[in-house]
Amino acid sequence: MPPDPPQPFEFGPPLIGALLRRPLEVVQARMLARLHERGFDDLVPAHLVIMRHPGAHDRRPGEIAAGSGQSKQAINYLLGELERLGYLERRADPDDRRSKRVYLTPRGIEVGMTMREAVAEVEREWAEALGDDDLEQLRALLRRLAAIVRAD
Amino acid sequence: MPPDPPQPFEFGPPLIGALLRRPLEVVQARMLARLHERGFDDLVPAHLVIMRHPGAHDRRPGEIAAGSGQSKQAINYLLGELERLGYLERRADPDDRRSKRVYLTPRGIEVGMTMREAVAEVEREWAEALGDDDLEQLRALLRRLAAIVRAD
DNA sequence: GTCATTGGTAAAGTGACTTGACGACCCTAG
DNA sequence: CTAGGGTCGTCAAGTCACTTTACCAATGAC
Repeated sequence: MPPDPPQPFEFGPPLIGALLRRPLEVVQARMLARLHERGFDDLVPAHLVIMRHPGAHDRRPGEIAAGSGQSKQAINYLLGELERLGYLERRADPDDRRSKRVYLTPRGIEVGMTMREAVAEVEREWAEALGDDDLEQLRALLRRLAAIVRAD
Repeated sequence: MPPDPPQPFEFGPPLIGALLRRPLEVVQARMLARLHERGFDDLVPAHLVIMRHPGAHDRRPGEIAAGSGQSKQAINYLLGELERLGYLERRADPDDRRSKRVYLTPRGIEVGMTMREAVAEVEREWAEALGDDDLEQLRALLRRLAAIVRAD
């Protein structure tokens, strides 16, 4: 039942969902770009789920799954790839013999640091455009929001 | 070359990437939940790329692709699904016979409005927790950021 | 001891993509 | 006008990041 002539429809101004989305995409694109240009060019966006903040180091696969909203199997698949690529290892957990723990290799740690550098770089650019004080204000508000949202 | 004992590694505090990510996930989860409970339960996260702000209405597939960072083929696949599900239609573009234009059906428009309601709902909750003024401050900063980032 | 629960994982299937190719159409140069 | 390079959407085939199902081993409550 197509409108004919088509009925007009406009979203209004962007709400907070759209406002959060674009900057995040910029950050993520920059992370991947820096990784690739520093030689970590076998990493794809899906891998960032594991490597990004707060990181997989010294955590159990199930914890990573719960924290990322993906299934244990999905995380396990990604961990397998990253292990094969030499970014991390899974070792037996001494405290629970069912379980394992993930440890980043030195190369994996480099990835984590590169990602933080990429984000810091974007932050500096934004600080330049917004002003240092306003960026700090933004960060402070987002930190408070993170605390609120953690409850979900 | 696993560290043994494993060398410690900690990300520091969350940078702006992580800070933006969580709230956005909350918004997106809420959108999908509201859609499903209002009967739009054939929509999956991938469809939101088309339905979300600024929407596909009266736009060409190629524009949507460019605006979303996905290939024309990927968008075309999603448009095909959404058309089959009755959320939109593709019609010939009178100005360019190579091209088409996407029009939301009334059902598709309902989806758009439901998504906006879901985001507005989250905004209200955050306003309650942060205070109206601080949420408005956050929105204002994000709007300025959106303008900066649009250049990319 | 038993038994439901919680750890990780293997295997098969799916679907949201990518890559490559295509015909239709537009648009400018000559 | 017409030749040809670029752009439009789309078809087809392949890939891979997942989901679903199922499992076994270890744990912990009783």
